[in-house]
Amino acid sequence: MEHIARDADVAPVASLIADPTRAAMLTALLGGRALAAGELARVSGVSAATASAHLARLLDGRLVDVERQGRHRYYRLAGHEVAEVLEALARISGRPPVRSLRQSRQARLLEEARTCYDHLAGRAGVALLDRLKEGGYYAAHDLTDAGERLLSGLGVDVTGARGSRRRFAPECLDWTERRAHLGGALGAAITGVLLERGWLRRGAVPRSVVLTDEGGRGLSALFAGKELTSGTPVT
Amino acid sequence: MEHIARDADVAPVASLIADPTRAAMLTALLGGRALAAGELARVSGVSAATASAHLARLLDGRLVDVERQGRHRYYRLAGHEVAEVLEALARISGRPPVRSLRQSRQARLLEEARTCYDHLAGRAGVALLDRLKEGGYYAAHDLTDAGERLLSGLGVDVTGARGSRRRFAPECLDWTERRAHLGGALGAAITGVLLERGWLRRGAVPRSVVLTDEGGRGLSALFAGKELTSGTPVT
DNA sequence: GTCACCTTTCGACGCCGGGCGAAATGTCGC
DNA sequence: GCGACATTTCGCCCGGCGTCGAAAGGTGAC
Repeated sequence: MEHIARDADVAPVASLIADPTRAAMLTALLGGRALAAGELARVSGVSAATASAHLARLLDGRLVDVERQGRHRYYRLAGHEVAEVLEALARISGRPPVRSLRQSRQARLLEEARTCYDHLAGRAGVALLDRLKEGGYYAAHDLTDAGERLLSGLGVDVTGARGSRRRFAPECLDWTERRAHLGGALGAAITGVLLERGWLRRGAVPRSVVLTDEGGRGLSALFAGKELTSGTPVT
Repeated sequence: MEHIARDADVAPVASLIADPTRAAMLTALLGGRALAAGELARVSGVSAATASAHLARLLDGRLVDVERQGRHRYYRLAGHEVAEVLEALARISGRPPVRSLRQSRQARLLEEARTCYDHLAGRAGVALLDRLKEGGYYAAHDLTDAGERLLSGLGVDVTGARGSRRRFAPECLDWTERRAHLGGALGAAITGVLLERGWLRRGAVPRSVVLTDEGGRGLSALFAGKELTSGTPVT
């Protein structure tokens, strides 16, 4: 995130992102799910022909990967480095243009819980980070020893995440809540475990996830257990 | 680096970077120094008129700041977030087009030591990270307790750097050495202290820095002192 | 005040690239 | 094999933007 490996010329890739249609496609793919060419044409508001041309250019520029499945072609972002470019760009970009009503209806569904590329965001993501902080598991952008034990016990590969090239455990402002939630390699690892365990399930709307009943029980047990030892029970 | 604060419209900013002339200007500014409009026109190979138009757009897009000084106008990147966008883009960009002879002559001067935006790179940056690792001051993308004491004693604000929104202490491949060096908030803080102490001095070529005699003595004393306690002296 | 220099503004030119509809290619279901 | 559907290819139009030279706006040196 901090340094260039060589003095690469940055313009061609930026040019790919610079077109509003392609930017909409890439932003849609930030949810981490692969989308078919037709879906991408719809979300970006262009004809299938136009979308196809754009996707060909994104593919040529190695910003997306494609997977053929029958008569569909599913496109996904070509790795988290690409997602990080988009996120870095978003961080210095102004507020978005007005959104359609359909989109704002879907937005409400995303408030409760959603993923951003590959980690948990939304109200659930904010709550998770709050619990980690309250319980003394997380401080100063890092896990405490207690936090490391807690998550390792849950099945999260903490040391693997720490060795990743990505930021380990950054806090980021949430889209809807205006509060911090957990991202980075650790956020992704946690989300992966929650999905594996069935504590979290992907929803119908792209990027949305729901906390299952089992997940609710599991998480409150997890944090309640610790809260007993630290003295301040929380429901 | 990991998450978008809101679903910002990323295309306009990308569009600013997408033009080769503006990209050359921004890349030149990655050295961290402010450059005059005329210099930027020269490094990007366009007329003063064209450069002026580009700089006006970059200014309008908040990618650069300007400082008037007499009849010159010095432009600089508008914060490290902008640098991080460029670096993230460079990471997924292909290799650069062939460079001019003049540039490759200057490149040799940069091999020994240089800064990348605000932290130490080049051979000296690689050597610094090597020493930190050998001495047990740095491991797994983080300072050890010993490293924290060592750098705090030198005057580096380690806790301040850890609280920063930037990655704390990422390793990155170096441009010339193909080896890792230290970046991020910690890399910047260290470089700042070295410059304050006069151990490092900015050179004539933009982005280049030289290790002063005093700096050479200071650093070897710093690491030699530790090496005595850890058992393996290094000259 | 006058000259020299750096920078910006103005006006005009050229071209690249995104847009679409229609037709071609490919794949599934029967 | 045939029709329905998803996707790509082709041909064409059009707007926006990067480019420059010339001239104007400011600033420092003397």
